[in-house]
Amino acid sequence: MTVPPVSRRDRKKAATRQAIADAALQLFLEHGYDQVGIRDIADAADVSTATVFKHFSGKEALVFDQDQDRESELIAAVRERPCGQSILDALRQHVLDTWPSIEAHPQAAAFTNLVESTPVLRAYAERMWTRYTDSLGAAIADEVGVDHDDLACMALARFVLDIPALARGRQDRRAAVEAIFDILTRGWEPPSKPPVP
Amino acid sequence: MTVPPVSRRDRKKAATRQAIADAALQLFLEHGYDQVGIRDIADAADVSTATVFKHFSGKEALVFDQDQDRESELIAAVRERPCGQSILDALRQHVLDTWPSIEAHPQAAAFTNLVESTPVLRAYAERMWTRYTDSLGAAIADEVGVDHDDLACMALARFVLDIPALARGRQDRRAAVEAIFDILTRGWEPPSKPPVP
DNA sequence: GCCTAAAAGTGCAACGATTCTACTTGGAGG
DNA sequence: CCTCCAAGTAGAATCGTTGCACTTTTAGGC
Repeated sequence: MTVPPVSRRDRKKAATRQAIADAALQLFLEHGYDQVGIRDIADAADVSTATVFKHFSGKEALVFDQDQDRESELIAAVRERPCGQSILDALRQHVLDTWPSIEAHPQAAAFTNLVESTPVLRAYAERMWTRYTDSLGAAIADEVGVDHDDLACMALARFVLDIPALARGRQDRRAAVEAIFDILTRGWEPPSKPPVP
Repeated sequence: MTVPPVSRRDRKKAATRQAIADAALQLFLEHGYDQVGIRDIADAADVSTATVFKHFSGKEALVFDQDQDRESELIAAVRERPCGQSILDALRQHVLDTWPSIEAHPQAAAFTNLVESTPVLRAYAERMWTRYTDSLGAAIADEVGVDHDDLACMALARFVLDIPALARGRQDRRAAVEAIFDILTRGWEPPSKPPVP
């Protein structure tokens, strides 16, 4: 995926970054996000607090170390979809294939739990997704052949990126994802009332 | 709209709150959000910093003093829509009537500019909107007669609340709002390419 | 009218995240 | 081998935010 760093210098830099991220994640999982200070992390990784901020933009970013891969995958799903497939179907397919399986991974359960139970992290995660709106929207626009900032394409991107937040906590995530894509495909209509006994 | 406070105590409390909000807004507009500290605001309002936080949950909240009225209006628009009108139409109507006119107000221009040009405030504003998802979704669900956490209703609420973020910066906001509601009503389809000369 | 408990406000110290400054170090490349 | 730059460091400073112990105000029962 990402090419390994070339020079020794770059390797060391990457190693430091990794050490920090690892230390942070372990401490967070063990004691909770709010209970761990930047100093604790710096000490555990054996660096100074200043170094932590040289590598990460802030405390929250320590938790979401490599989640930008998801963005590229999303865009690739649109760009390299099998020919004849609609953009909406490609997105539906990709979301169904990728997102629930990630959450199902047992190791990820603790991580997910950490994020869900920490308001600051939930907020950060949401912003992270919506920050992808521009690039996903541009990719869609490209495929369709319109301006990069086309409103309809931006809207679709935004709505698709809302899905994780909407599907969160549902018993059947796949069904939820399908239902939302149905809305996006055919338009919204009042859901049918449950039968009255 | 909001009933005036009854007791002297409540009146004084409201006055203090207002003094703080006013001082904050003026200073922010004058010097920029990041250039003004909580202590500056407290001094200008002639209160202690602790008092500021007794009235507002944080620095960002000082900027969005009374924006929760918008939430109630939104929900009222759904609940008290003329009979026979669909929920989607009621929302479209309300958004068209309310939101662009607010932004058009000349005094609001500086305010809008302040928010747009300060990343922290943009992020906060977005969170604020999406925080209404639950209540708006519940209102819609009520009208339709399904569970309060019905997925389709939540999704619609969320999408509608995305509109300000999507329409931001468009030349013709009304058209943008219409276009987005068309997507929500009839489903998304690839926008037509502009004619090639 | 008087008393009292609760609410509102105060002043200040403390805490944690983040940033700044001046300084050291180690590897890359001539 | 030498030099330069990026990476790292220590430590102080800033700023939002909270906690604490204390004073003032006032609503409401006596």
